[in-house]
Amino acid sequence: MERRRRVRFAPSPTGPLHMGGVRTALYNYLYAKQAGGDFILRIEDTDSQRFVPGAEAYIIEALRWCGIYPDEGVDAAGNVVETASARHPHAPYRQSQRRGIYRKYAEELVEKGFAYYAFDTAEELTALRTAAEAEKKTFTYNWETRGSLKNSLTLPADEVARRVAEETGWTIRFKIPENRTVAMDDLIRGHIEVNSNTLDDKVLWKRVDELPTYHLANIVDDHLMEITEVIRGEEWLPSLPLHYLLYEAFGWQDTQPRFAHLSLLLKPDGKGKLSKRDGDRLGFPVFPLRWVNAEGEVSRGYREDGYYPEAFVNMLAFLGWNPGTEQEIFTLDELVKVFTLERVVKSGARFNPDKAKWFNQEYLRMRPVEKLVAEFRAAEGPRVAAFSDEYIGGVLELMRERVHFPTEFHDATSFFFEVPAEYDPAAVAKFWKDDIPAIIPQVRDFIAGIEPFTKEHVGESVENLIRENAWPMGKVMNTLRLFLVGKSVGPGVADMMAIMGKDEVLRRIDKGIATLKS
RNA sequence: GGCGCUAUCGAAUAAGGGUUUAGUUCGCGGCCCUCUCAAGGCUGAAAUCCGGGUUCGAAUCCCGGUAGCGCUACCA
Repeated sequence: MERRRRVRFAPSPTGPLHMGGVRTALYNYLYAKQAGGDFILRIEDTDSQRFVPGAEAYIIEALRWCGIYPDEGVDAAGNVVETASARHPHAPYRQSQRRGIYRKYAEELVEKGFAYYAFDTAEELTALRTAAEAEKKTFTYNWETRGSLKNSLTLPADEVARRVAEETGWTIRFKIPENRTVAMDDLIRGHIEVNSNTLDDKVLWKRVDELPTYHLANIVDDHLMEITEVIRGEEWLPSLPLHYLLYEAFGWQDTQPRFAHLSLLLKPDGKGKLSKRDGDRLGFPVFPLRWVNAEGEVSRGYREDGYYPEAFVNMLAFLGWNPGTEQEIFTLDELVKVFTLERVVKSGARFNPDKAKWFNQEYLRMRPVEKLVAEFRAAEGPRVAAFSDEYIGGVLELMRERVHFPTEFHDATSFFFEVPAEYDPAAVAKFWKDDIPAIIPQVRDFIAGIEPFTKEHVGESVENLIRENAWPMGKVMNTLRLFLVGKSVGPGVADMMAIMGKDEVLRRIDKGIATLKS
């Protein structure tokens, strides 16, 4: 029987989740949901040195904002499940709470001869590295050098026993076999082969915090949690041979997960991967949510910048994947239906902020007006409380074509809620001259007689009036806009008049005439 | 330096040996619409990294070079 598909997203709480991390989580989620399987969130906090308070909560909140809810690892409130239960037999999901289970696996490897205790101090190794560097070489702890270093392979048995019994001062390293071709398969990249001689004896158990390294904890947890596919970033590809060898050493090959390595997200310009700095420099968010670090440094977030989570997710899905059709707008559920690892692109994806804005604009346009109104009211508070839903809806409907983000509504629609306090001097100079001061009062009186005051009828009537009198269409219309908006840019004059209503329009025109006369 | 991955318009990508004068979207330019700004319609410029090979035929398969990226920690 085919195993139930189970994938995991396993971030390290060393800071806010980067949008590249969100993409990895998204692809894992899409894969799991399409297969009717489980998406697991596991917190890999085995790096006690780099742990950042709040990072875990940030990760969970970011995923929730995106609509990505783990089947395991987090409860309904967004907390990491800490104890095993019928529903979560694989708990806990935080590696720091699983520390008790890794030691025996590390020791098992030593007993079987696949790993060994190493007693070299960090200082000794650093010295070796700098010495090698001076000769333009790289020091590697491997089959060539381990015979002359301090470890359980070289030291007498009784001394090894004594040192290990002391409980501190040792690490466990994996003994990479000599001259073996490690043959691997990647769901995205295909077949890969590497000679084991190019690998080094990676530390599996750390002395400093008495915790397993990523490599050990990861393999053990993936095995214990019955993970079927590992979808992770490209930065892990170089350690894939080690992971294969680890599964082999444990004898877990039959249930070994399949691997898929995702390419990195690259910065919009220049070279290298997308970093926090690029966002600051080019003016776009790199993180899903706003983040303030310990130094008080603020990193903007997509959420706070006015992106809809649906647009953010849609944009992210298309960074390194495409459905093979020309459809670009997909909801999360639609993505679940069409996503395949086969269509994930192998090369790095350069992030394009313009395209991200475009996606948001598309979602803004599709959004039901009622939602727009409710959200606008929530954001504006008392300033717009006196206006009806119908009025606000009309305003937003008219303005949504001209903005990319709902956050832009505040400035873009202000004149609908407040009478212009001043008129753009450049526009005044351009339009308020020649016959215009004489014409506008006539137009004003004409408008006062228009009935019904609908967009179509108002537009047609005013245009006819101007044509019949052979007045300059542009100047008259722009002057009306100037009185309505305060500026010479904005929506169609008839559109605005219909929304504002006759009384308000006349008030504004009268005010304009009175102001400019003096 | 070593090892690995990757390589199509400015960006994201399509084309799975012939359907290709290499398509689409974003961006950029032009035109139309027009009372301004948008939006929309039409349209233009713009790419297969280089060199070999395989083949009747290569963007596509193979080899080499180059470039970019990643890894090369008791970080993940």
